[in-house]
Amino acid sequence: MSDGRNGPVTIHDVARAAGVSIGTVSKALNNTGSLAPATREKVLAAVKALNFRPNVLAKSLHTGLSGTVGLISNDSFGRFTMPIMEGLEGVLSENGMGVFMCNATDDAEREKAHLEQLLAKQIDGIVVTSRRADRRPAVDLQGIGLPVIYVFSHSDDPDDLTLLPDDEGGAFTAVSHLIQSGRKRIAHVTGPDHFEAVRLRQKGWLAALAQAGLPPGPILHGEWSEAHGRALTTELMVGPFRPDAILCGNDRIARGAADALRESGLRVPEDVALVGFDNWKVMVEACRPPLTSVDMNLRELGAETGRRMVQMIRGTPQSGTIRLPCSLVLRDSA
Amino acid sequence: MSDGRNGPVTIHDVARAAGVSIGTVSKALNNTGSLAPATREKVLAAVKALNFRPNVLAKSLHTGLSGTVGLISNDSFGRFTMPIMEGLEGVLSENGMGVFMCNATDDAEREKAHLEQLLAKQIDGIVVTSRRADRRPAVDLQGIGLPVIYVFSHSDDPDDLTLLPDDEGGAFTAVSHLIQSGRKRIAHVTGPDHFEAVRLRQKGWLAALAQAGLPPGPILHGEWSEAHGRALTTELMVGPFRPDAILCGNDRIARGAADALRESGLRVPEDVALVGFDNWKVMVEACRPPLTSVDMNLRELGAETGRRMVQMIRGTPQSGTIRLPCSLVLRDSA
DNA sequence: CTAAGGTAGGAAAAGGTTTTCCGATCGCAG
DNA sequence: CTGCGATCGGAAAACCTTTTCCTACCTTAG
Repeated sequence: MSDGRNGPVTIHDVARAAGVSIGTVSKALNNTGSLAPATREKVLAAVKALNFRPNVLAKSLHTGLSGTVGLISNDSFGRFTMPIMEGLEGVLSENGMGVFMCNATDDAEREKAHLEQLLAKQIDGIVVTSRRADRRPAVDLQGIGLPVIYVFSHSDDPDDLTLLPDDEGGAFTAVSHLIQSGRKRIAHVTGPDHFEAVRLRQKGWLAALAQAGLPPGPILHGEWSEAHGRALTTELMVGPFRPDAILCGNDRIARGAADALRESGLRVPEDVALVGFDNWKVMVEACRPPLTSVDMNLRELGAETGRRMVQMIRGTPQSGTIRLPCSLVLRDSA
Repeated sequence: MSDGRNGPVTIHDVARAAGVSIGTVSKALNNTGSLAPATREKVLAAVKALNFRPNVLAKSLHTGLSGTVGLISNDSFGRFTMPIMEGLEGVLSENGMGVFMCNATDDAEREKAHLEQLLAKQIDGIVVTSRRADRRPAVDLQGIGLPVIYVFSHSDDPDDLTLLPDDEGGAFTAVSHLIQSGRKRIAHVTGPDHFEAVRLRQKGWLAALAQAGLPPGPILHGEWSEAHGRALTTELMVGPFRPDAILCGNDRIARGAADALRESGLRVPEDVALVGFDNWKVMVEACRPPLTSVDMNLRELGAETGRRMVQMIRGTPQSGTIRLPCSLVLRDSA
């Protein structure tokens, strides 16, 4: 239903159709200035008839704001980035803004190239996300004052804003739940301890035990895989400490643990209770029994990132490290 | 290292610094027109000194091309969308273009809103992706001639360009491999047959069997889950047809099958060989034994989408349905 | 030495929108 | 009936870049 001729319909076409000037059309569209109701309606009718859509580029050129945020992922759009993106995109699109995707894959060269592209595209802000092994150098903005948020990723500059799940709190909640349901001997099987998250979850585990006056069980580190979950759990069960519950560093380890326990004749949760971490749907549901797990609420983390980004773009600077709560999702394993 | 004052540095600042006109700066930057080498260098030096970055918005306003493609996902950035995005983004960013992410979640209302936003942002093309249960109505472009590609998703308009993995060929390859390794009684445990992919994979399975003169085994449909993989496999094994191999509709079903077989005392692959579909890393690796699986090469599918999108934007129209080959990744289960 | 041709670089328009500023018209009051 | 004020709407600049066209200068050849 475009007019069918000579390319895109512009504000000039609308002005001509409505018999007014382009300034008037602009005012009618944006509800600015003072216009007679009749004029406004006349313009809006023409807008509708011509199916006019204001060119955002032209507007951006004028306002200096493009309504676009760049998302630089170092996770190759992996499992953790997805829900974050989803939350972020949801909030931003509600505010009429969009998200530009870039995949840097931990390659500093690529990241720099993407950054150049984003800056040239006049983005209003940058969100950096990653696999979160450790703190990363701050993005080099070359002195351009642009809002940046690190989410599920940690800048080494304390003046930056960083958003993370509360790993420690999540582990604390999980272990407290185990204690409340009567468990007294709680071990921890988890990932490599060069992950900050691993150290924090360990801290939460210890804190909950200490609060209840229970002795800390053993902690075993391995890779984030089911195979290691099985192996470490088997190792744990033949040791002197006979756990009646295991806090697992992630769902894959937990699932490996569940398999190992079942195959060695132990029942979950009767003999040993199990809590995972990530609440990854396919894992927790496929686990036998379905796995109780800590959800990092990544979607909400992304949404919060979006809200704060909007605020920053509107002029409220923010900094510091903020941790958002995790929640425990109960199923059958604990 | 921006000049520190009065906002972003523009082409005017560069012109002033180099002592030339803005037109000359533009020519130096784009290698157009005729300029004395000395002048060109003088300008480039000023560009560097001021850290000037041309405003893409202004350029786009002039050329009518924004260098941006919109990606509308109905998969909530799910597991299948990710690698496609990755391939797409890789190719486009090599061509200096960017990807705008939109999550429509199969909500026609949201999709329309996103489409409006994208059109207003003057995108040069649209990529639509989804969970691919069935053909979907073509995106309503309201007569605006804009390149559209449906990938892992199927438009109901044959004049649109649709890119899909060759499900039939993938299944054919998998079954042929089973036959070549001596299997003669090959069953098929798969997902709900309202998926086009399910019907196509079934076709490939039958074709490979027919080519080898083998009788078709039973086909069992269920949900795409491990639990159904286990249940259907158990059901299959107590039936009259004693399969020595199973083609599974996806990796989750295959993993369920592997568990069911192992737990009923059968060995994989010695007694029953297993092939999955999707080659989903966490599944195939966690499977015991590691799963041989058909890879849909989604990353390459995304890359091809990017290449064709670039061609379309440059003026070469394309249409029809194109299926890209799958490949069989051998591990221990077959 | 003069004229012609070629080349370097500048001026200005175009691209679509917002916004400011100003003029004109209408109505009402004196 | 005249004048003032308020309100409506138009003209034009600004945002930043590209590109076309043109001028001026230099070189070379006659």
